[in-house]
Amino acid sequence: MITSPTSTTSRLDQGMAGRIGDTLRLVAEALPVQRRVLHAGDSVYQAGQPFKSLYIVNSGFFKMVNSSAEGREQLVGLHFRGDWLGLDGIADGRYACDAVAMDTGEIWSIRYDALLQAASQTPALLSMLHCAMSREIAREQQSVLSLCSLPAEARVAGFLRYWAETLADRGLRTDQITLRMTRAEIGNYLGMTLETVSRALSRLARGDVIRFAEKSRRDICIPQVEALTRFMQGDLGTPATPLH
Amino acid sequence: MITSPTSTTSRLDQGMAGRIGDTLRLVAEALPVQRRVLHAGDSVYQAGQPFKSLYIVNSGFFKMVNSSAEGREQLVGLHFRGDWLGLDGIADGRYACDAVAMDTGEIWSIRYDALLQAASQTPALLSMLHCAMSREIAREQQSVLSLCSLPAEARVAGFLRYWAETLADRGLRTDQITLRMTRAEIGNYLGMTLETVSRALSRLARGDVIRFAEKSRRDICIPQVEALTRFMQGDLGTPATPLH
DNA sequence: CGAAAGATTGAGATATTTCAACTGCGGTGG
DNA sequence: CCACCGCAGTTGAAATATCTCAATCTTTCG
Repeated sequence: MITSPTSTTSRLDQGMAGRIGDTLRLVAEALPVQRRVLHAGDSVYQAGQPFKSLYIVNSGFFKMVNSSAEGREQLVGLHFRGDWLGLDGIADGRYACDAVAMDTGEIWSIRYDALLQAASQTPALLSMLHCAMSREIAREQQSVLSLCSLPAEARVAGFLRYWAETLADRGLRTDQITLRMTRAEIGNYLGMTLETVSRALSRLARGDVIRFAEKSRRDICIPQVEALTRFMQGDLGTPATPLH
Repeated sequence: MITSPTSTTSRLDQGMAGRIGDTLRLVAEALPVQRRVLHAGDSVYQAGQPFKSLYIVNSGFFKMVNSSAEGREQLVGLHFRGDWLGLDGIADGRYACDAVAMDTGEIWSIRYDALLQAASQTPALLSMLHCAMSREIAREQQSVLSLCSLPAEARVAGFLRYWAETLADRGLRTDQITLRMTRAEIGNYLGMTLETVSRALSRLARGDVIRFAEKSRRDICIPQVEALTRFMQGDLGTPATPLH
């Protein structure tokens, strides 16, 4: 996933891809980093464990699963190369979610106390941490917006766009993406059933907004990302109450 | 709202109420703080404005409104005494939402650069900032969980419980709460229509989980918070797809 | 007091879920 | 090698939660 070279994305995206690379480089040279390779299903940490370290995704991708007391499992976030994990654990000293690998990948772990100490020498480290947290907050706000105000099909379109943007940010090609998630996982993340996800994808394909690859209906071709955006708006949804 | 003395809440809550007071005190003495009084409808800052400062709620309460490009307005967060605002602006240098007062209240503003500088002298400041961001992330994860996995009525119950806990954390009484929001605002926040909110509240009242005050149906009496929790579970909802 | 905004409630419309049948695919073991 | 099983996905039809629309009532405020 991370091995692919830069591609059809515009030169502007280099900024983002560059930032991610710089982050990893800076962390690696300013701090003692412990690297660990995980396989699909392995967990980086589990909800409730005492918080000591933050983690950075070097490769692969990861899901954050919040298991409520009553046993329901909710996928509350996805994380890719350059993303930080475990930020939700700082506040009360325990991680709030399970972080689980969805594919083979490498995780770097950094002790939080070591990070703070190093940050006093290298302010850029602190800056990066704050940006990561801030981005996470803004991203989750987007999730809430989408969950509250878009009908199911538009949420699926938004999800695909999000995935494509994520790849673009990392300098990867976005015209052909491979969702490494089952329909059930996508549905769980988007607050709908797997059947609804399936139907939404089928309709997007019928409308030629996306196309399925020959084999494996997890490979999705997105000729133009703007088509997804247009679709989300065209599906003019106002299910949530307008504010005034 | 903030003036009420400690009350029926247990001694354990003092920790949280104390933390909030300590936070405000520490910030005030370690930093140049600019105080501003706002009235209902006034905005602390608006989406898109260049990020320079963070804000702390000293009194009153505030909503974060994310206005999507297409003009839909979504309430993505509520903030009370001791909460930090503007954290979503750090990452890309602009605030992502409007922050709007829902009542008369006082906001403290702190320049981000000044905060970072002061933090190098006073590590506790940094700690507080990180806790605030981490708490915000964890809180939003809860929102997503609730939106995805609970039916409407349970979300309303969860909302009331959240509000009660927020008051408890601040050392205020929780048996009698005043929602300073219209049904439309609550519905917008919870991803449902105002009618559904109204019906849910009516049913909660009919089931004696809550009680309305004599006048003003915004004053709600919550005899026991656990009843809300029990109700949320009893309303055993699994609308979102189970993960496996 | 009267107007405007907020809230409640009912009944029909609709999006999404649920349940069920069917397909394709990959592995596994006889 | 093939039969078989289980998992992922698709699709249809019925069930249901929520929304929409509309009427009515209450509260607030100038």
